[in-house]
Amino acid sequence: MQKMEKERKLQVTFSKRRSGLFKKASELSILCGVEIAIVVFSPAKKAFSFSHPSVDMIIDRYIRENLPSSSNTFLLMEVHLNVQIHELNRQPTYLDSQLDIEKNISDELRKIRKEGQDNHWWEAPIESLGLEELE
Amino acid sequence: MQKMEKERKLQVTFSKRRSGLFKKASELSILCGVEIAIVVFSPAKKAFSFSHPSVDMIIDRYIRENLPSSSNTFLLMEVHLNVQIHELNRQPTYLDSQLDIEKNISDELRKIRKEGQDNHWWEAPIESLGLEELE
DNA sequence: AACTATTTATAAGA
DNA sequence: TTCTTATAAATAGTT
Repeated sequence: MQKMEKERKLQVTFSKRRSGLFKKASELSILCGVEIAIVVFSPAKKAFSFSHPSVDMIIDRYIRENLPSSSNTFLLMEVHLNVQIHELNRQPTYLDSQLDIEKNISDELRKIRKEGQDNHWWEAPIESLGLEELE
Repeated sequence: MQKMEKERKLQVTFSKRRSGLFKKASELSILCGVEIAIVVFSPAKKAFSFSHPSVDMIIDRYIRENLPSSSNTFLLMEVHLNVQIHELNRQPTYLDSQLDIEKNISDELRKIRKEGQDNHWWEAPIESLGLEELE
């Protein structure tokens, strides 16, 4: 199997196979009740995505579960916080779940601040590059 | 189409369809020469992924191209920086590309700092929740 | 966008 | 988990 060379044919194939792929992903998600995200960039560089529930939620979960102890933890947890905050703003008026999310967020904030102090992460992205002289 | 109920059958179906889906994604990527990432959580909550080139690179590109002007820009750009830094560390010794990446990183840092000052983003995630009293 | 010959995926059973 | 196979679905080429 190789990359197709004829531009016109390639675009049609991409379009057909992308919809086939997204259909399969939808079936997998429904049939098995699982969360999934697909992001694909077309030959014309446009981003297409399929996801359940949302690409952001999947990215957030993926980041939390796959990179919890790296030196990037602070930044990744910040992204996680943002998703939760966004979720909070998106909620109608279900007070209980809002309180749950706020509870989670305050817990996360405490952890981030504690770990930031313990490990001096706050400056890490800059210092690790030796770029201090740039400012 | 509905969620399958029998646990055993569901696991088998998930496994078969996941591999089918990843195969289709691989074919799409090769045939059309495009970048793609799939992240899916199994019924047992385990994360599986397929991607070309890497999930992190796709997330980075997706974030950069889809959310450039949201209030989360600072945090997302930090993730972007992290991917570039990681890429820098991963490089063998191709000096030219290292210099390119460092150039990009310093440009990004300047933008982030400028925008952070202009828009007061640094405190936003905390203040927007009214959680100041927690510390 | 629609048709169809062919290839591929998959559910069920072993 | 892997293999088999009957059936269903995807898709390349064409109009």
